[in-house]
Amino acid sequence: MSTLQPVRGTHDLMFDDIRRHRLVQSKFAAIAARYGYSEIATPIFEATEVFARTLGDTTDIVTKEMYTFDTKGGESVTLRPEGTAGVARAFISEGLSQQVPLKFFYSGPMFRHERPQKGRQRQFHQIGAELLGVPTPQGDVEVIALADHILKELGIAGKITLEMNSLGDLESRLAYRQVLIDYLAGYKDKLSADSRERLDKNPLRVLDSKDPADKEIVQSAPQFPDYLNQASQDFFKGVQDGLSALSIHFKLSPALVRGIDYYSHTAFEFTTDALGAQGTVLAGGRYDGLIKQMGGPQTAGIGWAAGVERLAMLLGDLPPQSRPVAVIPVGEAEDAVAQKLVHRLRYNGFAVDIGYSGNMGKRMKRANKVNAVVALIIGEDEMKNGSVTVRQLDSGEQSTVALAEVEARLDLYR
RNA sequence: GCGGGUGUAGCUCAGUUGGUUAGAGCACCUGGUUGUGGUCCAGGGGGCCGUGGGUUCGAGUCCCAUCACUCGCCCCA
Repeated sequence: MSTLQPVRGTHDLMFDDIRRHRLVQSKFAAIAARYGYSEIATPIFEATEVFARTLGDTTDIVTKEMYTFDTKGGESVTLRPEGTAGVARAFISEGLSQQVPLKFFYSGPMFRHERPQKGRQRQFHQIGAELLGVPTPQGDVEVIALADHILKELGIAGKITLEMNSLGDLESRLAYRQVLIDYLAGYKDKLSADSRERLDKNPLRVLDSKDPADKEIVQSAPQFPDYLNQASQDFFKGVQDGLSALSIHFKLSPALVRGIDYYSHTAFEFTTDALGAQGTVLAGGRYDGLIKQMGGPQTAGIGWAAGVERLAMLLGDLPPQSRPVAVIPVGEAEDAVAQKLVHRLRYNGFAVDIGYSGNMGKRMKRANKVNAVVALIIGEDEMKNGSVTVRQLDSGEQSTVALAEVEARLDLYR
């Protein structure tokens, strides 16, 4: 065991792990394209204020989870803890307000300084989608449909439930917030220590406390849906009707709230019970106030992000990898011809493996190990005839083929 | 930041109430096979027993600390 380890909460991605990540990313890119979303790659670090101002001063992400550094020039920069703020910043920086509606998708690493556990790392990866400039429920419906689609495409939708809630517009949210604070204040002594703190920082969070005593108190608390004003109710109904029309099933969760301040109206989470404590696989919501809050023009927005590690853990077996062709020179005399053949086949579209050393037995062993479908054997006899021996590695059948006709013979494996 | 569990070979793990040269399977290397892989047989290389300290005649084993991993809390994707 080596003492050189990756930094806590970071991991090397290789072999099947990275194939799972790539599978998630490539399927997502393909589906997102069908919905008209184009890719955006914002910087992995931003000026600290991009996150600090937008996520809210009291959220855990800002108060204790950001990787923040001072540059040599004395600026404070932060490794991005999530994707939306960067996209919103780009929207403002690039002056995109004249081009709405805009649809972006992204994928890449995010960084949060949390205690690692199952499905949670300090460097992790997200895929996400953002729809800017669509203030109506159609936007919510499309964005959720995209999320639902990618989960289905990955074959994991059966393990996942969509939960939804409305946080209402600002007016509704402030009204409910006050009613909730008043109610909870009456139970202050009975609330858990965590929840007493939440009461000050983010009272809505008390609603989904896991503490049993808290749960009891919350049970008879005023319900968020009762405090939505007419406009907010209509909006939420529009989203629900739109999803129902597409046969996208969802569950209403009045306790579902958001840790990040810029959300309004629709909040949703796709969750699973297959991942232990980290059940949220994909989550998002509407953030109509964000861009204005960052100094841009009033612009509606809705989006989501999903944890690639979490999605990858739910994936079933990977599709089989394509099998290479192995070229095997019997001795040194055949090496040059073999190398030329390898090069030629690669240019003609075949995946080709050749061992770097060893006798024929070793090279056959290697061909087997890389799961080659056929071995092309070149020895003294083949050199004389200008041919190669083609051995099917599964059946052991072999035949002789003219060197010039190898591609035609192998066409099946290209 | 707080709690629980686990650290022995590249990997998965065994290792008796503390007792001599620390084991297995898989993987790897060599040979059986100098033009034929997978299966089989024989052999081989690999260990600061996470790290530091302590108890003891003697520690992989007991105690303390520390680090790492892991599960959970908080929070979140």
